[in-house]
Amino acid sequence: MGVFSKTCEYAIRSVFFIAHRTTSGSRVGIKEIANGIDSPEHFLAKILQDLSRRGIVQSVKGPNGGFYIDEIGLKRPLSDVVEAVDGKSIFTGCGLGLAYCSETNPCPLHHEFKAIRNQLKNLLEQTTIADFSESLNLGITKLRK
Amino acid sequence: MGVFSKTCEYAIRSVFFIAHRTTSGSRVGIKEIANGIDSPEHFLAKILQDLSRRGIVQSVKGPNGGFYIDEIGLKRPLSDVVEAVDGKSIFTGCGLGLAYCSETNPCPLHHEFKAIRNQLKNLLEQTTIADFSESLNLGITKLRK
DNA sequence: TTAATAAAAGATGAATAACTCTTTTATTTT
DNA sequence: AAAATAAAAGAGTTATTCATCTTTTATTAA
Repeated sequence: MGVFSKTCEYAIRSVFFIAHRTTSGSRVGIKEIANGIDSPEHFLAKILQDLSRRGIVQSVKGPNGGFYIDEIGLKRPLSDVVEAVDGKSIFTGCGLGLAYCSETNPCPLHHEFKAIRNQLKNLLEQTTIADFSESLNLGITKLRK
Repeated sequence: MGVFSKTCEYAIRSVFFIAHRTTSGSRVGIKEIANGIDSPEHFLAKILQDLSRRGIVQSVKGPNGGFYIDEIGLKRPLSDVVEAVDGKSIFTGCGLGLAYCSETNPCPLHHEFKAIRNQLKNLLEQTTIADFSESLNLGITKLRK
């Protein structure tokens, strides 16, 4: 079991891929994205439809159509993508699944978990999609299996 | 989606509960545990059967029977419980679900994730079941909703 | 304005995780 | 030895996540 759901993993990978592949005006098709990040095509289509509805990515139909990310989108933190797919419980939920765990009624792992979760939160909030796209341009990191 | 699976959450909570409720020689029944940690009884029974087979907890059948944790078990790190249920991929797997992500072929989040995951690993490896049981004795932390 | 392209939308299917119920086996007490 | 107790084991069911397939709608180019 990963930190993110499978759906969210595909979402993040596809967003990185789109940001990396498209420059102003250009778009990339679902087939190419699915192949590029090694994900099931039709499943990814569903995910991108959703991200499109939420304004995280943009799309146009028809010939030369496909997905791209606008200027505003590139400056968005990665946390926006994660929240859109998995919700924000990942940043706030109790590590032991206790609904009423809180500062005043903490579970045995509350304080320790809080520190770790905050680190994850900061990482995802402080790094934009564009930041990662740059590191991909440098060839340091890869997206495919 | 939490850090741990639901199964693992119940496992951790039940282990804390058993450690807290039992002193040398005494045992606690499945009904009482399920009620104490707010979990489905029969589902928890399955989980504890498994933990028992793996030696994480001990059990005896019949009247005055139930579950307990022996001296060795109390000194076990919490990571043993997590590993028994969710496996160790939680400590090592790629955050983006890439099978071949590694130090030499890192995904865009590899290094950042490594730091966070190591913190989680350290927390679970360095704290024993007994440690948590103590904090429960002090009434600082709670297990039920 | 017709044909081709590519995403959107809808419906369905498979796999896994979560949960329930019933029967069996071991242990203890009477 | 018999009855009661409590976990072990086995066989389901339900819900959720993951994935596929088909049809529709929007856009472009010939």
